[in-house]
Amino acid sequence: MDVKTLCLGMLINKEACGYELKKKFESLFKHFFSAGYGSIYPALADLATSGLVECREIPQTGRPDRKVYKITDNGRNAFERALQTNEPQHKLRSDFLAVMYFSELLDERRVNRLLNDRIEAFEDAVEHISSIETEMGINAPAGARFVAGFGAVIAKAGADYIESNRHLLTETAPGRIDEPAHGG
Amino acid sequence: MDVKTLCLGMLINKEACGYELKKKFESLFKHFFSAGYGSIYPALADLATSGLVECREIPQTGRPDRKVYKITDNGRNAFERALQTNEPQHKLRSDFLAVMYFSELLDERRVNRLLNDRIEAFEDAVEHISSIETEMGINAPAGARFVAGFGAVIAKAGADYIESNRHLLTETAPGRIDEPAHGG
DNA sequence: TGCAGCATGTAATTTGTTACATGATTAA
DNA sequence: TTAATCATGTAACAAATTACATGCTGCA
Repeated sequence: MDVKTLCLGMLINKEACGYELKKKFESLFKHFFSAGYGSIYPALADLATSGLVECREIPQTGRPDRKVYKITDNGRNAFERALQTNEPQHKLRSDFLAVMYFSELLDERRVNRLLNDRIEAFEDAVEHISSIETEMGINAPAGARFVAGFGAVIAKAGADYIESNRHLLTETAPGRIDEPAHGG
Repeated sequence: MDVKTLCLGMLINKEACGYELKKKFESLFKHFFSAGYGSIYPALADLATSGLVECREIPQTGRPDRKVYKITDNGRNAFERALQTNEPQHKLRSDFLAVMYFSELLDERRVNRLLNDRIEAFEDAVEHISSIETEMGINAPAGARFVAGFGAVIAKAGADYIESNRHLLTETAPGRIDEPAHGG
């Protein structure tokens, strides 16, 4: 699923401008999708050219006109066709794991720092997701709750795994890695 | 971490040809990294041009000469520098979750099929990883065991989550989706 | 005084995928 | 006879990232 298709989908329930779509990506989809303005704006322009969305310009003062995009019937059909893919992909790309694979080439303090940072990132993700779940409320669409829950569970599992298995990568206890060891 | 850097890393302990590196990616890194010949061969050629690896051609009969690449001291240094990245990224890209977000636009049988397929993919991943863990043996490098374990845990967590939360997306019980319902 | 938020875009670059091109050997 | 394994590569294409370009408002 490319940025163009996902933008189209985001417009199913509510019209929006590119800036708003970016915010929405960052809140709802942060843990499994990302897109910058450099891909969103061209995507919306393309969708408009193909007639899958319509654009209305709202004059602003002191900043560029706000371009509000609304999905068309053609757009709705195109999006539903796009959802028909079988075995939609689900891929992890992790430089973190790649680095850990070679952890024997790193010094222990560095390994510990990377592990701590990754745990923190996972914990931040859990928190971020729980805050958007709160915002959504209990009456949010099932799909939204399902994907949020998935993200939370996976992030939690990742953090737990690192805590339970970091001993595989370091000989000494983790402890306060930024302070000098009191033993020497 | 790009394909070039990871190829370099794979050559740290053992020289290999492009074909072998691809196999290695597919077994050890399958769950967090992928690369096709279309990126591996050019990557190795680049590394050789930069002097980070050396190439030795072994004549073959009935097939192209085997090009065996060996890392140089420059290569080793370059790779260790590459490992110094702080907060190496760890990103999920999931069309599966994107589709599920919009599950209300799909019919229930399709949703069930997608969920089943994803569970199966996760279970396959768990099995694949457990088979490479067996191959590696207990004396494998810590990093290798750590990343394999991570993959297994995350795949397991994904499958479990779907099983426990699929009811959010479908009103009726999952059951045998490929057979006609006996109730009509 | 400076930064975050709002609001749009283009162009260069990077990176990787897919299709194409070749072809012997071996096991089912 | 059909598919998988071994073994290399190029070229076209797709997609997204990053840097560049602009500029007001409001808060601390």
